[in-house]
Amino acid sequence: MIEHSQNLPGHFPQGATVGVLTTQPLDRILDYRAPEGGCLQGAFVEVPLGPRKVAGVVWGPGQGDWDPAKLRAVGRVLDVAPMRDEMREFLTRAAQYTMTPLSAMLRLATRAPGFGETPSMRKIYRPGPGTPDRMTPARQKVLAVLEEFGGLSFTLSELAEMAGVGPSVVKGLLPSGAVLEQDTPRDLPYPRLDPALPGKPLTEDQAAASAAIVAGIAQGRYGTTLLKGVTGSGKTEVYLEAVAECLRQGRQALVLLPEIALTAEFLTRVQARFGAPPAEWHSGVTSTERRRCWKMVAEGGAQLVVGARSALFLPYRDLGLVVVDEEHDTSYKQEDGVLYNARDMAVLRASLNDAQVVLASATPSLESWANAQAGKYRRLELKARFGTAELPDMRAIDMRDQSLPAQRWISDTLQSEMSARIEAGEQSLLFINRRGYAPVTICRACGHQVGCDNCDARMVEHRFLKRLVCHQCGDTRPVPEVCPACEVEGRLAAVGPGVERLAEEAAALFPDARVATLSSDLYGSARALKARIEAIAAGDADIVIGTQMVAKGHNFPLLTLVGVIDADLGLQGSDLRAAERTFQLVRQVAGRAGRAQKRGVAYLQTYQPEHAVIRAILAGDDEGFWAAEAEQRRAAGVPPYGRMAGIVLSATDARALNDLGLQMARNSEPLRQIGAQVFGPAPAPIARIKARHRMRLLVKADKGVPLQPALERWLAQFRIPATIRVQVDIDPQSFY
DNA sequence: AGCACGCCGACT
DNA sequence: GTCGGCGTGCTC
Repeated sequence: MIEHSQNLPGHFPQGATVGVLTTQPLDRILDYRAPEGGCLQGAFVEVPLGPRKVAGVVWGPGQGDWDPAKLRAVGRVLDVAPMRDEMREFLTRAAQYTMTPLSAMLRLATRAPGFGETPSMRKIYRPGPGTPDRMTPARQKVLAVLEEFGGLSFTLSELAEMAGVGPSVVKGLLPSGAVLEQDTPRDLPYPRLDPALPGKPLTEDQAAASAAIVAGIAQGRYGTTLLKGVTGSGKTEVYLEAVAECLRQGRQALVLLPEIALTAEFLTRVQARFGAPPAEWHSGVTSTERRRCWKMVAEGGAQLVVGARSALFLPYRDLGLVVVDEEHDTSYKQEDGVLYNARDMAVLRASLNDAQVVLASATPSLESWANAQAGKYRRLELKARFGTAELPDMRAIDMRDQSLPAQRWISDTLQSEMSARIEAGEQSLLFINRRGYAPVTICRACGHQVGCDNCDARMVEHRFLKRLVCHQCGDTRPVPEVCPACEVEGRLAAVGPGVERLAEEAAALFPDARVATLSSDLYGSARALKARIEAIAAGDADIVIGTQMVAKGHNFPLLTLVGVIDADLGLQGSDLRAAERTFQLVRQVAGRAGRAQKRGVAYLQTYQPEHAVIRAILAGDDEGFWAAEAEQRRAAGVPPYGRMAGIVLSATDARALNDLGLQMARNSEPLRQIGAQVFGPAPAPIARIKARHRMRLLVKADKGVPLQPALERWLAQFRIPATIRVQVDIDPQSFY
């Protein structure tokens, strides 16, 4: 009864027991019977589970440890290409590394609504050879539109609207054959990109850098390149040449960007270089378009994807290159159903696909810098800035010498520099990494600081919204008149600066200047924000006040002065990455200045100008900074020279939480066996989120020890009640 | 994740 | 007496 076709490797004949991984959070593979016609390993299927039907993937042969009488059959095989072996391997390895259930990884990989449905058809209309029996003005208009856009076809509503007629006019042209109606699949391939179109002329070191990466792609092997270059040095041009080579090889490429706001500009660059825009994948893409993207990536109808970190989990047919732009950006490590670092997962995925990785940054993460030092990554550096502009002058303003009155944050030095810029018709940027108006609201009567009821965080006043906002849980409330603690009226005061307050100060100092505030929460949509940024870049402001987001790759050609209001933010505290963060941020903001012809100046307002980080920035000494920082981390045995994991326990019951935390700390034998230490339990950095208490334990181990298996054994010892949630964070970004 | 089962307070 | 709270457990 076994037929030839069923002898293919990876094919399970009808009735065979197969293991199916579902998207349900079961953390275990379930046995089913292969359906009529059998199924392939990796096939996307729909299986019955209890009273429901759920999506899953045929992961391999069944375990056979389930009562055969209770086995149910796979419902149907979905109409998509089976998951490739390397994708299953990627999900498995990523699940092991991040210590998340495989089903959660599968959910990441199937985030396209209706991906398994048979593609529905839609009707399109195009010009035909016939002539209408009778010509009317309305019919004339329809035919004129079709003639004007000869090669294109339209949906009924598109065509009717463009011709300015009703849909019935178009329908009326069908019988004569003047207009043809055709069925086409809804999910169409993306327009072909042409790598043969000429790119921008490259400078000598751009050409050298791109040649090295192109050679790696031509070999079709795995390799990671750290592409370091200051803002404006042409990193994008360089990696677009790598994309071009990848396309020539007939393989797919992926470009990851840390922020949706950056995609629009990138789309334009791709269009200019390859003659058509790439496929887009991020949270702002419609569900129809997501499905199209998912399917076309699987079928090869998408050559280049630009997107957010979750684009790593698309079903590429043949991925040859992954670019991680702004690789140091902390938003690559996030909770997304699964807590993973997209930069690390990009390297894992590429290594399983024999693909190249390009990590691009002006200020690489210490991890990547260390990997390059260790010879694991190739390192390429772009030194010359594109055009004539150079790096800005960087100067410190010693705030101890500036007798600044209370509630003022712009020093006299900075103020006079700003005046000069306004007179010269140039732009100034003030950078402060605090959203809102004031970070703290304090009662001058009793000293109470207004905090969030749900969380542990202080409420931040947003004058623009006329509310207090919790930046942790997003809860808001009106600004109170009366102190919530002592009930005294009218003594609540805003303390400290946020962007909104800085904008107010700037407006007061320069009443005639146009002040623009750029903060992510002031704009309803990414589109509105982008429009504002473009207007500002075109000269529609004299003073720009911004948070972290201005540090993310936007071009302001008229900008010649950057003032960092508080360069010390992040230097204090015990966060091990604080110095690195400050260095990257300040470097990047300073990189805004003087992109065009004029050389810019960056001022850092600081109370500790002698601090190593500030000095390294002022001296422009990147290598000195990284070497010193690396030495400190090595001495402390922390990442990247040691391994860490955070375990966050959360529950509404604080007592049970504390008990479990203590129990876990006391019974750490499996961790001690690999020489790891446990710290805590301590209140988590955010000790309360939405009425859930949070405790954190930290595990520290030597580099190279099998940390995850030891953590598994350790955690398996405890019976964890369903009311307590345990979240493991491998390689936590911040730990204090 | 859903959805059922199951054991304790305020309603017809 | 029952409706319904959501704690616990199961799904091949």
